[in-house]
Amino acid sequence: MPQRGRPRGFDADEVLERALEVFWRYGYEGASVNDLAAAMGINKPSLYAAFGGKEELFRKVVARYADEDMEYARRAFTEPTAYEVVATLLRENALAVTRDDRPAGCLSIQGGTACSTENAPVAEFLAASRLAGERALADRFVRAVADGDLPADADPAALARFVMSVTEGQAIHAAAGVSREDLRQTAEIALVGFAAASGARLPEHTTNPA
Amino acid sequence: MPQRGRPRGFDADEVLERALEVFWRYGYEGASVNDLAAAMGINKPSLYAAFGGKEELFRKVVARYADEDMEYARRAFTEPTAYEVVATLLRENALAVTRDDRPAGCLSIQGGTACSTENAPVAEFLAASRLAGERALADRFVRAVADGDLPADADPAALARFVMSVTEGQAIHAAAGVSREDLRQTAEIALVGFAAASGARLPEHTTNPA
DNA sequence: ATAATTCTGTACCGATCGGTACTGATGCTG
DNA sequence: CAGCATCAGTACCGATCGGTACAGAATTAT
Repeated sequence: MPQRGRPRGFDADEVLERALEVFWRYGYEGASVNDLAAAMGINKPSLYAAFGGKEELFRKVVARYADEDMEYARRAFTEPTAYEVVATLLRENALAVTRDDRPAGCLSIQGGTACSTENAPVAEFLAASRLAGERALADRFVRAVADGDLPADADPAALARFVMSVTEGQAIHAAAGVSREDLRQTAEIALVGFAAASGARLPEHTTNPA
Repeated sequence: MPQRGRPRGFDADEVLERALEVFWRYGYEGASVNDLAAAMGINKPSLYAAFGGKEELFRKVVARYADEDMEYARRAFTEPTAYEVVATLLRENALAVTRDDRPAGCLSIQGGTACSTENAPVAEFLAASRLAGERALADRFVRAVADGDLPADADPAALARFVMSVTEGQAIHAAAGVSREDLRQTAEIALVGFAAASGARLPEHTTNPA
């Protein structure tokens, strides 16, 4: 028996997408439940019935964000060398924080870096998510050391911290209105810096044959 | 006639300092006027009489913050070369965002990167302040090009953007609980990166004479 | 049909938001 | 001392906050 009673009049995924945009633009505390329900095109009781409450809704939104908007990061990790991982990460991040179908910046930061006491768990949750991403990057660098495209004395955690710091700075800049081209420039500078500071093996200059 | 009527029972500078801490820790929207007045040790009507309102209070707090907590940045600008300016800036920033007599991070970011519609001016004001600092750094780099400690083809604006991005990343990291030592590591990596990407003239290795 | 179930929509809850009217207390000036 | 100016403190304002009670509508199961 697949369903009993009146079926809901909206698609949960679709309205989550609307909520994502509102949280992203206004932050967790800056987005009121009324705002959210209005943007989602549903009534508040439907919101509470379907998603549980403001914080639960936000966590579902963040999960969706991680699945979709952060896919580029997981893709970057599959690049063959540390240098290329970082290059992809920084360049794709410059694009991700300046998409014209999304608010500027990234949800993880716009969502809220500081919150009132009662919402402190939200800020902590976001911070923990970012640090988890950083740990994943550090793990990727550990493999890079094993692969030999990072020197044996490289510090994976420190390098990951540096790269993530730059992506966070890009996000802050984007939210301040800095252009995609300017962020791309930051990515290139940081990439040269990463190569120099890490001693990463650079991709071979495939000077066009023939 | 220096003063008429009842003198106020608090020191404006002193209570501003308390307000600074509250805004810093909870963000603009996360700090309620009740919280602020309580932390300042005054009543709400006194707050409004002395400072005008929540937003005006915040702007006065930010001005105080710029005067005191950002003094290290102005000091960094007086270093003789671009490399040393950046070295001081990044290292001092690692300290500034992890002071144990201050909330973690920096007010400019913790204050609010995203706000509800009605408080959007606050986020814009903070973003503009950060970009003004970046412009000042770019100007310092222009002078560095003239001084010859940055190459003639260096891009001052792009380099300044990179450096500020790292400091913002440091602030975000600090707010997430990352340690001072780890941020110092980020500073050193970014500094090596800056030197490599900019072609900055390095300070002479003053190998101890005698 | 009728009961059971689940959603929608209105209308509301107490609490808190930023902000203020007003009464008294406290000072300086004549 | 009288009179005035300013501050402190209580008590309150309308609006909005996150969250919900309840009644009616829509669907499946019997």
